[in-house]
Amino acid sequence: MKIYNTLTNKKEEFIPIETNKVRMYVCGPTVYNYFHIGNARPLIFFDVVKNFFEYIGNKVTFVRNITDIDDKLINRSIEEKIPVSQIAEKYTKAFFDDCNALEINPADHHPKATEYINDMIKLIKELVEKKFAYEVNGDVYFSVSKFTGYGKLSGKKLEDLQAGARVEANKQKKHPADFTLWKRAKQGEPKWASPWGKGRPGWHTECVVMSRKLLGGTFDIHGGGIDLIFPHHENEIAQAEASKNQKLANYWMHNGYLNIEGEKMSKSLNNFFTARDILKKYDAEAIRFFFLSKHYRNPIDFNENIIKESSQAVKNFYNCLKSVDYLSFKDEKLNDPDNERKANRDLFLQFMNNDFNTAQVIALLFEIASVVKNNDEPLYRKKIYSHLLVEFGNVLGFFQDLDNKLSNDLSDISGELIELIINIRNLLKKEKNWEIADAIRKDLKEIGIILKDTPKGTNWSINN
RNA sequence: GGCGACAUCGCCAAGUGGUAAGGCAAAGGUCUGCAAAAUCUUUAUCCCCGGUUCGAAUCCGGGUGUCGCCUCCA
Repeated sequence: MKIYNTLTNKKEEFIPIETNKVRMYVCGPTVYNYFHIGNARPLIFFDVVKNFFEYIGNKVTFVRNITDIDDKLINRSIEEKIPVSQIAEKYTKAFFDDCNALEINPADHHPKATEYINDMIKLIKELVEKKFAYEVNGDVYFSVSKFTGYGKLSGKKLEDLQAGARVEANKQKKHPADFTLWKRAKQGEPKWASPWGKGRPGWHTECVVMSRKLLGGTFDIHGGGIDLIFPHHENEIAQAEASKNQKLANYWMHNGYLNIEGEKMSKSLNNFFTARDILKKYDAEAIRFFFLSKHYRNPIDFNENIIKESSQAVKNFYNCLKSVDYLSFKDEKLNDPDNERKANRDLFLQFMNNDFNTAQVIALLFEIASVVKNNDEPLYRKKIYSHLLVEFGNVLGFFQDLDNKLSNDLSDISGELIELIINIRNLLKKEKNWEIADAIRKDLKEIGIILKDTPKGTNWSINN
């Protein structure tokens, strides 16, 4: 398969370090606030990456860190007037709750920065000893000019950085691009003892330490948002290679940005949406569809209209599965005389193997669905295609709760009551008593139950 | 100032040299007591100009426009 590698700026054949094993690390949240709809993109995308690697037979080890110590948490703690540790706890829980609501599966490990302080100190010490870092008044900085490979991920040159740097107030630094490894604690801030006095580690160090600890010296994939390329990932590479002279990761994957109606999302523009808020109006699969219908590296524009369209598109998949009564043959073993399963799987693999072209897969899903919907198709074929729809959909993270979504989730007795009403209404229809029949349909609609008269009989569903 | 990305039907979006996937919306047909649903059908020559080629949305050059990074940020 091919993956676009930011490090080389091209699509490369993906070869894992160990056959059939994939080790990946994706930068997780800084838990100082609810995460926003833009944060959902890497969460959903790398969820799909993991599913796909497993689908093609790999054992995946997936790490997503939690940054639970950082300036932003400290600021938040002052705002909310509760200790930093409680801020971290509160928003870590919110993070997992929201992920769950978005039907994003947990990673295998969720290391917290504060649990790796000692290892970080060890790394910083090593860097200082090797002269890649220097201490000034209890702060420790990484010296970018000592590391010859600096800029190789982002394609930046040190001279250019200097030229374009906005006012850099910190006169302690030898070079404006030098970044903080250890920060001296101010009064009242959380602190840990270190050879340079009490303080806390900088953000860029934690990912190096935790990824190596959990995944080994060099691992396969390091991912995150495109904005992390510089400086975060650049700085990770610098620390890793300066300390061990060994690549941190072989493939660097970055997802594109999310804009709101063409503009960057920001609090000052008042176009800031938390995932939590969006989920109140639209369901997880609509959001997932929205993201996956565009290639992950391109920027994506968010607005309500698009989510509504996505929502409709997902609904059509469900209608399609309902129309064939999917649950009734879900586990059936089917003959496939024309080997259509293989043909479609080949297509699916071809699209996914091409740097995760989920947009193309979604088109395939619709083509498969059109076979399922077509009443001229023989039943066995409709069944095979239904299975394929669910199989591929699952890899993209759709249809995770089919049993519930496809059955009308009312208690048995309520369901029977509705059937009873439908039967009475059908008698009225037989007598051409349209007035009362329509009134029943209208009244049921008002309490959220939709009746549809089809040639095969009357169907009902719950309107959400 | 430096670096980079993108520009395809009303909207969203694939396609990276061989003659424009798919979704949403819209229109028309079928079905139907009506409604809804379902289903069928229809709709683009790819921002502009020039070049390479038998052949370009796809490659090259020059414009124009939009956006991002260079500061915490997915």
